[in-house]
Amino acid sequence: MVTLAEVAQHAGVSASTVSYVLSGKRSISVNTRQRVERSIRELGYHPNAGARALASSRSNIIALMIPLRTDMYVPVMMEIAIAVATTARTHGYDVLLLTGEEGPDAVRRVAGSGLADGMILMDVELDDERLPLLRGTDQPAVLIGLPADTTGLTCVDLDFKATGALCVEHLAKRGHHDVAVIGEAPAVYERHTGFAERTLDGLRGRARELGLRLLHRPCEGGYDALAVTLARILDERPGTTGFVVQNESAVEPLLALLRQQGRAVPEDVSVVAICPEQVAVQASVRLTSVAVPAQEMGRLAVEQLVAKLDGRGADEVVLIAPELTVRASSGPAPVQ
Amino acid sequence: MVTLAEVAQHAGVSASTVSYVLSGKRSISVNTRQRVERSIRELGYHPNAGARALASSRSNIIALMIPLRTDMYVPVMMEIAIAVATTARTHGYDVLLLTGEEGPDAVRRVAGSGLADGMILMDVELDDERLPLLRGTDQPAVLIGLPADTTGLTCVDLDFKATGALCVEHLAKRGHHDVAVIGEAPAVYERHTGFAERTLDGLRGRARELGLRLLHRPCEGGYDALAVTLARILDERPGTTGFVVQNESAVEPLLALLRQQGRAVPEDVSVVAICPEQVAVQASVRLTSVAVPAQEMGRLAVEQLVAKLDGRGADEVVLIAPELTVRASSGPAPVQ
DNA sequence: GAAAGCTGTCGAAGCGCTTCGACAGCCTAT
DNA sequence: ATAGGCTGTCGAAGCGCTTCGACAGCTTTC
Repeated sequence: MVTLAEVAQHAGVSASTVSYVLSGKRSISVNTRQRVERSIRELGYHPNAGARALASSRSNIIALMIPLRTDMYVPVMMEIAIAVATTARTHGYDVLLLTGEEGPDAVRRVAGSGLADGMILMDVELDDERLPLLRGTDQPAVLIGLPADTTGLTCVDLDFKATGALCVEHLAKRGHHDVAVIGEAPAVYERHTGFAERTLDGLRGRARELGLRLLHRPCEGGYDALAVTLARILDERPGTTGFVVQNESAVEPLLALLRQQGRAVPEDVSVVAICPEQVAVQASVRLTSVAVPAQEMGRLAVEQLVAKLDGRGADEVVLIAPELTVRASSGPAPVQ
Repeated sequence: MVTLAEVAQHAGVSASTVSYVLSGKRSISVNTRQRVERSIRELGYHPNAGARALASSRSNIIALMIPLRTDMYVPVMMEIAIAVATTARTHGYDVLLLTGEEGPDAVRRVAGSGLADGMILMDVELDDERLPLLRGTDQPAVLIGLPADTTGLTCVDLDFKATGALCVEHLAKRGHHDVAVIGEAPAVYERHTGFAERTLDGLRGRARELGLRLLHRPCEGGYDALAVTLARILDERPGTTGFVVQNESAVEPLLALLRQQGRAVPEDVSVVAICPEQVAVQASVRLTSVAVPAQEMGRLAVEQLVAKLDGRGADEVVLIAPELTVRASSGPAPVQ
């Protein structure tokens, strides 16, 4: 393994000079810099991560805690994770992958050992048990998702409340009065995941304002579960003509069942989905949808965290404004 | 931050003693051990990762390179990644997430900097450009997937060749003569991804032996792409009654289109999928399938790597035997 | 032309841990 | 009784880097 000292010797300078060439923290003459850089190249030098971390108390690593759960749409998680990893690299950080399994202890371990300079938490619950720990250490962190109390925290999320409102508005404009919401699996609500409840807030709030009737039903996803859920909905509210779906694995089953029952989309019923673009576009009927901007969430989270690590930027809640894209699953707006 | 020295002082022993209590590399009297452990707990001590890595030249980190691509089924990747992360933890390792973006340079960087003790590579191509680098450094590594030349490498994978053979056998037993294979996106074949080609080998080989006619068509997935692919297949081979699908995003579209065309599954045509269990079970017709054992692959990869890092275990190709589960999408075996 | 200020470089200390050799104290075998 | 072996502990060296203060040699300023 080539060391700094060897590079220094090869270039005929002191070790500290090489270090300053690398970090750019002091000015170095062009001549010296070039000689050092050449030596680095010729010897194939890579700074030792451990030594660096020890001397500078900076690991240049960001920890990303992803949930273990399989009851939520995995591709979104994956997309966020990949966006986090690639964005982190552009800022000189690597990403350490922590699974929820270890629980809150992971926060303690990572903060205590200096393994990572900061962390990004996904799948935040309204009253997340990791938050007290986070507030306790001065570990810089960014949450993807919104807990109930955001004081002293930096959060990034889609504005799910506005998303809910937007969906209802869209259906209202198209003249629907009875709207059903097919939600995430019951477990998601039971553990009070922020985004699910906030969406519901938005949906209900605007429905009330616009005088729509709203029926919300959690759903496991898959054909069998959806069949049961849909039957119950139509039983209770036979006049339902608008659907909001916030559960990617219920999308295709819903379309299939509606078709099977002779309810044409969008002629008889309209469907609005809250899902990644890809799902909306690849569905059997191209879906009017509010996209979950997974990539942007990952990117923003890293940028907030890096700002904190650089001493810039403060605690802040960053909400991404939802955008609804009209596609084939909802009828044209009636002429005003 | 609490240090080893502080723990030592608190417990009234020397720093090296504390270190030996932690590592267990020398025998320590019960009395001393307990005193030290108590001090550790009371002070809330966590060893500093950087210092440890520097002194021991072991980071206790495994690097996992995942592909950036979105042309393959992401949940499988995610499941592997999670299995890797959780298994790694049980062996005392953390996982560093590298995306393919950085390319082969990532191998150099990680190996050179001592950031990770070893690496796991996913999405291996038959002639992967990372392999020469890997062979060049003595970085311990495990591949998930099989390259063309496996000498000097440790690989873990589902036996895709046997998988292909198994699917053909199943369809042959049910009396099908004309079988169509709906494969991964063309790009997957173009970049010579091992698993896709090996599956094809297995399918073709056994088809030849059993005298079946086989038609293979790559497919992007999604409804539109599948409609085109299916039309071409039925145009070229109208008598096709057996399908093998190796592309999760083509599964549901295929079932929907067959239904729409009045071809009943399994009465008229049989479908066998190569996909994760969950997809097979959640499909609109429960699919006869060979499961892609993502979790087991992740787990095995870590175990192979840890064995290498411990000086146990040698280079080896570990193939997981495929298992075909009969469900509703293929007819009953004819009475012999 | 002396004081003050830059610029570029160096030496040395030290980050927190692991690990090697040393050794005190004790037990066993002769 | 003595040599030889264990066992448990300690001190010190050192892992490869960053960073602080020092300073030599310039240039600028009054």
